[in-house]
Parts: sequence; structure tokens; C-alpha cells
Amino acid sequence: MTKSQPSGVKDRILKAAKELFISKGFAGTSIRDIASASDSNVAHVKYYFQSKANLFEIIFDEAFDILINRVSATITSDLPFEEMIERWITTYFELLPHYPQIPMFVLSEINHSPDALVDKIARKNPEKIFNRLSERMEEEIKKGTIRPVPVFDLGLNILSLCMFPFMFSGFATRTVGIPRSEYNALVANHKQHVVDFVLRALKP
Amino acid sequence: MTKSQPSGVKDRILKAAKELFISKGFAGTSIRDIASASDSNVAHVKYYFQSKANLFEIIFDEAFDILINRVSATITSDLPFEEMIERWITTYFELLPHYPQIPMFVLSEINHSPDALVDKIARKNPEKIFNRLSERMEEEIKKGTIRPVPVFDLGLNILSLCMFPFMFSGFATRTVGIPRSEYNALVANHKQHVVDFVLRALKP
DNA sequence: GTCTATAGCGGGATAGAC
DNA sequence: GTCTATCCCGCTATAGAC
Repeated sequence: MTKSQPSGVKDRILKAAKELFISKGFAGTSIRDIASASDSNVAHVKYYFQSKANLFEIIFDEAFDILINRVSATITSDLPFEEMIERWITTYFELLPHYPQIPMFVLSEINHSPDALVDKIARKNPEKIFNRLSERMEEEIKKGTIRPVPVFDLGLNILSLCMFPFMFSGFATRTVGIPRSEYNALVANHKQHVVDFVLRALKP
Repeated sequence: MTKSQPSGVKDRILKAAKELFISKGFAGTSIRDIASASDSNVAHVKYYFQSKANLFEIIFDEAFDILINRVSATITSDLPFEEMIERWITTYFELLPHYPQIPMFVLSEINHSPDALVDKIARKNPEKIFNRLSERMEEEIKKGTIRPVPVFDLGLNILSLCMFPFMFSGFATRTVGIPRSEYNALVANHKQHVVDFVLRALKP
């Protein structure tokens, strides 16, 4: 049946849109760019996705899911605290090399977006993860297994150490001049260092 | 003399351009936006700044200077190593609250910019700072005053911990829903925590 | 220096032929 | 489903009156 076959064109558009939106942003990408990069035309894009904003939302939601939701399972797991922290960090450092531009894309587009779009995201993604993390940390501090570090500071440090290296890659490669392959290797090696860094800093 | 008086219009345009470019990016900002936000018109903007790209470059260069060059004095200073690290971190946490959107602006626009612009920046800002930092760290490691941490990993961690909190503020306030004033207070308080975190993690 | 008018292009969206 | 043609708008840039 023609209806259930993937059209091919639709997938190509989605792929091209992903690359362009993620590397050049919403405002820096036009439907015409997407059409020519996917070897189709403007009418195809409009036919399958109605509007630029609608297509963008599909790409953005997937990116947001990768950056935030896929990691939440680790944080809400019942692993012992130190292992949970280690898993949290390693999960990011194993996931993000496949999507190195996602952290910059998501955080940057949230800054550029009008309130309407951001509100939609906020509604879909409540603070459950953050609350759960908060509970876990408070327990451990009470037990004395880690030194008393405010939840906000530890959480922000971990996110900083996991996401920033990927957000910095454009600067490192394009401005400082480190070859991309070399930077990627350095970041891959950075994972264990971040784990050590965090666990050492948490020792009572 | 009329020539040496600030025109007023020119300054208003610069101010409006700064706000718009920094919050909405190059592609998301039009000359018309800048003209109306500065209570002037398109011709004024063109008269004083010739082109959108030229005006952008002025704003970008200043932002780049704030983010990178103003801190370099600390790194190249002759302070004892631990004090230098502490000064480096505190300098960022004292400077960036005045320019909270600068880290995201600079790193994001570098990703979006064509090679031509990025090359210009790279030429102006060689890797001197990075080399100097590298020397300092290697000395300390040889002396045994800090544990042997690769230069790249420590440098990247410090940049991560100092810049990311500001890059994350849009997410925290708009998606997680933390009020901006509260987030700012948390980040202000975060400074000493980052210093402790880094120094603890460096202990031999 | 200031401002209007407009050129010339590229943007998103739409209509309708096939 | 596919594709061309086109509308209408906003964009940067320019010319030239005052």
C-alpha cells in the first residue's frame, strides 16, 4: 500500500532539516535551504510539514528528549548514590558524541525562542527529575556519605562538566585551531576525568 | 566641535544592536529591528555602520573581549598557582553577572558563522593564553603541588564550571521555571562552591 | 547628518495544474 | 503526491532630496 510506505522524500527532508536547524539555528535556516539540501522543493516541505515552525518543533522536541529525558532514567534509578552519579556522567559522555551539537542547539534556541514555544516545552517536561535528584542528594548528605554540598551547586556542576565540552567544540576547533578529530579524542578521554573530579570533590 | 560630540543616535543604535544581537543572534535580528528599538531609522544605521555585518562585528568583538581577553591577565599573572586558579574563577563570576548572555552569544555565533568571520577572530586571538596556562600547570604538576591532571582536562573543567551556569540560565528560568532573580542569587552563591570544588579535586 | 523612496532579492505561504 | 507559478511581505542596500 502506498500509504504505509515511507515516502523517501519525507525522510530526506527530515534529515536535511535536522542538520540545518541544528547547525544554523531556526532563524538561520530557510525552507528553501532545506528543500535544496534534501533534493526536493518548497512544496514538498510544505506538503509534509505544513510550516517551518512545525518542522522545527519536531526537530527540537527530539533534541530536547536526547539532552534531558534520556538521562532522567539514570537519575531516578535506585543505584547507590556514587554509582548513580558515575552513570549520569558516563551516560552523557557516551550519548553526546553521537549528537555533539545538541546541547548548544537546545540551550541556544530556548534563548532565542518566543515565550509561546518555550511554554509548550515547559508543560511537557515538569521538574520531576530535578525534584528526585534533590531528594537523593539530601538523603546522602544526611547519611554523611558525601560532604554537605547544596543540591543546586552539585547538579549545576555536573551539567556544566557534561554539556559544556560539547558546546565549546566550535570555539576550540574554529578559533583555537585544535583539529576536530583531536578535540573529539580529548573529550572522549575527558569522561573519566570528570567522574574522578566530581567524586573527589564530594568526599567528606 | 560637532565632529567630536557623540551624536546620540549612534550610541542609541549601538546599544539597541547590542541587546538585539546578543539575545536573538545575528540571523534573528534585522536592521529594521535595530532601527526601531533605537528610535531611529534604517538610513541612520547604514550611515553610521555601513552594513549589518559590520555592526555585528563591533558587537561581537567586544563580547569576545569580555569573555576571553579580560580574563587572560589573571592567567598570565605571576600569582601562586592556587591563587591564580581562584582568581581566574572569581574573575569570571564577578564579570559575567554583568554580561550574563555573553558566553552563549559568543559560542553560539561562532558555531553559526561562516568561516570567513571566524578566521578573522582567530587571527586576532592566538593561543598565547592557552600556552601560558599549559606551562603553569606543567610546572605545578612537576613540583607535586597538585595531582597530575592533564592540562586540557583541568582547563576545560574550569571553563565549563564558570561559563555554563550563565549559558544555562535561559533553560533554568524559562523551562524549569526558576524565577530569574532566584537563579541569579543561586549563581552568585555558586562562585565559592566552584572554587572549593576545583581546589578539592586538585589536591594530590 | 537626516530621511524618504525604491531597487532587488529572498523569505514563507498558497493555489492549482498534472 | 508532485511541482510550478505566484502572492505578498520583509530584508539589505543604495540613491538622492533636503
